[in-house]
Amino acid sequence: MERIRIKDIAKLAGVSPGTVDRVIHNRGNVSEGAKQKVLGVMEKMGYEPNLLASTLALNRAIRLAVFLPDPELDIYWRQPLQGVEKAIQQITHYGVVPEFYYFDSNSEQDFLRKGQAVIQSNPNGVLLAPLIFKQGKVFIDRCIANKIPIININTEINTKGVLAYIGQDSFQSGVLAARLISFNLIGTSHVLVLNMDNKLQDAKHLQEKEKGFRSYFKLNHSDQIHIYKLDIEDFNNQEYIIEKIKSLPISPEELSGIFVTNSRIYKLMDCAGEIFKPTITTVGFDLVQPNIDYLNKGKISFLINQNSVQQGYLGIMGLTRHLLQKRKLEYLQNLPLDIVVKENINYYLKRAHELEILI
Amino acid sequence: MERIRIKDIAKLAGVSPGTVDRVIHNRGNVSEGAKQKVLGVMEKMGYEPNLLASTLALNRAIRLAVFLPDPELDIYWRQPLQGVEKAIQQITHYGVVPEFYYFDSNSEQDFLRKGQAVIQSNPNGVLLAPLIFKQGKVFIDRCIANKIPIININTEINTKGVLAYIGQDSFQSGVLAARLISFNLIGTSHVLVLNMDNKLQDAKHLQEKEKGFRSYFKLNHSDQIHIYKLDIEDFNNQEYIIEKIKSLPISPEELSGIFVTNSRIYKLMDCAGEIFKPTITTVGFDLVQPNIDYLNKGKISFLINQNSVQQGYLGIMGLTRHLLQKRKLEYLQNLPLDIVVKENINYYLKRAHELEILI
DNA sequence: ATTAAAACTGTGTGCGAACACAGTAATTGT
DNA sequence: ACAATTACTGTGTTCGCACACAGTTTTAAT
Repeated sequence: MERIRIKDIAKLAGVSPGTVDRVIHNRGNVSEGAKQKVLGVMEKMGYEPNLLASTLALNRAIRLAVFLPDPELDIYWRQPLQGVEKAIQQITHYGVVPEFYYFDSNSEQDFLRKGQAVIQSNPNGVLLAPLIFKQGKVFIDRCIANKIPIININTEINTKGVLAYIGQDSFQSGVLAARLISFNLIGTSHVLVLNMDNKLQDAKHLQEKEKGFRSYFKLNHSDQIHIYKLDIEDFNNQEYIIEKIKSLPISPEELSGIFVTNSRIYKLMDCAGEIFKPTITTVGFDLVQPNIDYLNKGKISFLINQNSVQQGYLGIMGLTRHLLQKRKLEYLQNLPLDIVVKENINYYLKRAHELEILI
Repeated sequence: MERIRIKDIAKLAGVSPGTVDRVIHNRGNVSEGAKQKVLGVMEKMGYEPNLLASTLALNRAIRLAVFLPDPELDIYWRQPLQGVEKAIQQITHYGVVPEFYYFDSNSEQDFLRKGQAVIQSNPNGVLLAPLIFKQGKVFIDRCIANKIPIININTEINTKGVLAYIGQDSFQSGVLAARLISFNLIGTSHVLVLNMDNKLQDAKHLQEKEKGFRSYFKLNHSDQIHIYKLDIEDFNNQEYIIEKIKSLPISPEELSGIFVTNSRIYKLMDCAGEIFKPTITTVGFDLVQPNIDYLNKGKISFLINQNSVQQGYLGIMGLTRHLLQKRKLEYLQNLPLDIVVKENINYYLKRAHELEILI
């Protein structure tokens, strides 16, 4: 069962390869009769273009703008970038070239300015983490107006025209965190939710996590669990963090669990690791280095892996696939919520290999 | 920074493209001087062959033999096959064609006969799950003698010449299982290890899991935990299973945890789901359908995901990469030990999408 | 010194698809 | 009826690489 080529279709339809090509690419200048004959044969024979020959002949570059927060300002963003690098490594064959643009997620100004630069470079596609909702939406709309395909990671802004969102189900990750903490709860217990971010009113996904967390306890141990919540915007101020915790209506030793809704649980451990009871269950997100260290030391009980490396990897792959082939992508691509403990963390850290395998 | 081609190297080295080609493929008939000049230029310019043009020009088929246990006899093997299909789907462009051979893992005869057929077809590579140790070794050696590259999944047989083993760290998965059960242990407790397989003396990886399980408790709650162990070869005989469990020195209600060392925990639940106390922690392996159902019903507490779909996927990708490019593979590729609970299982089931993205 | 063989090197064609361009047929206008 | 458009169709070159084959130089043999 040999693969069918344009040449074969041409022969079967009684036309020249050039005509078949014109039909395939809707380039016009084909009589209705010829067109129908060609389409008929293509359908019957199940023609699949040879991607290799096609990209070779096209001989073009695919420029992808990678528009993410500056990894120098928040180490979290190193991970998606690592995934981007891996993906690029595997598809340079197809002429894919990345162009990196980093923004300061605390400065709308900066975001807009860099966004301007992205659009001006007129890339073939954009990978975006739209952390800043309002300006993010403006940028996305401008991309769509310029027919630049766009994939979002990490944070969802569901606007028509966005190819895909790759990230996690924030609500469900909160549910999972609650379940993990509940292993250790007996009778009346106190648990704390900690949001640590600059602009909490914008951080919709953190709010979702909190909602998920609360909903689990509403369904399961509702009467015995007391949930406290602290919002800390100035998370680099250690004295402030401690002060906030001590201002809770209960003492820190009474807490049975803490849920930090993003990757900054290490900021808490840096200053307040010793003020809780030893058997407390602590849950945070992401395999960034300081978190890994605290997990191995037993100070963090669970980390939920947001698969941020994969987000970058899949984002690039998705864009490439869209540009190279015609198939539609699935809009929502929720990545698994990996439960990481001391006993299985090594395999997640090594997972880079898994990605490296692909062609 | 344009990509450098054979033609460019030829010009820079002052020879013809044909000579460069001969150097690249070690085809001989090149003077030492020319060879050194070409190698020098290649090194300096960092030549990377264009994989697309190369495979297009070669115009050959890569036949990969997929030699696994019959999925009709054990549903577990559907998963690796699913991964194989996904992989093939993505790389038919490169001329990769699978040839499937299934064996009955209870019949050495059958394995040898099918193995004979595999070798006779003289494939370009083999994906193998060497469940039967002795005959597996014989088959592997024969492949190596015929210079057929081979990748093992699921079970490791570490022989020189095998390209890679893709699977899990059995010992560590036992450690993890123990940790999961330990969440629920207070004071003196009884836990059970259950091995359910046909030929337990051959099933080295199940023994490893048990060892890992025991080692955790040796290090952590050694004096308070009593570990019982049952080997059940006739796992389709429900009365036999119940009888065995009732013959333990303690009653089933006293068990705080059960660890089934492979995917057959559903066989236990099918017949003995009701004889344990409601708060028991049960740990098994793999997201096969009956296990998924019991997890959602709350009868199974944790499943450790062996990533068997990935094993098939990565096996095919690894073979292809070896045959298409020259880079060496890493021999040991341990997949993550995913902790799966009711609250995060959906994302693992949907992970097929993750794979589908790639080119 | 001359031929034969061996060692080396360059050119040309094909892989399948994309597109430019040349070429032919049908249609319009005068 | 004949030129001038327009509509359609086929051929040829290119992408980068692999390999066959022809062509050239060097070495060995007589």
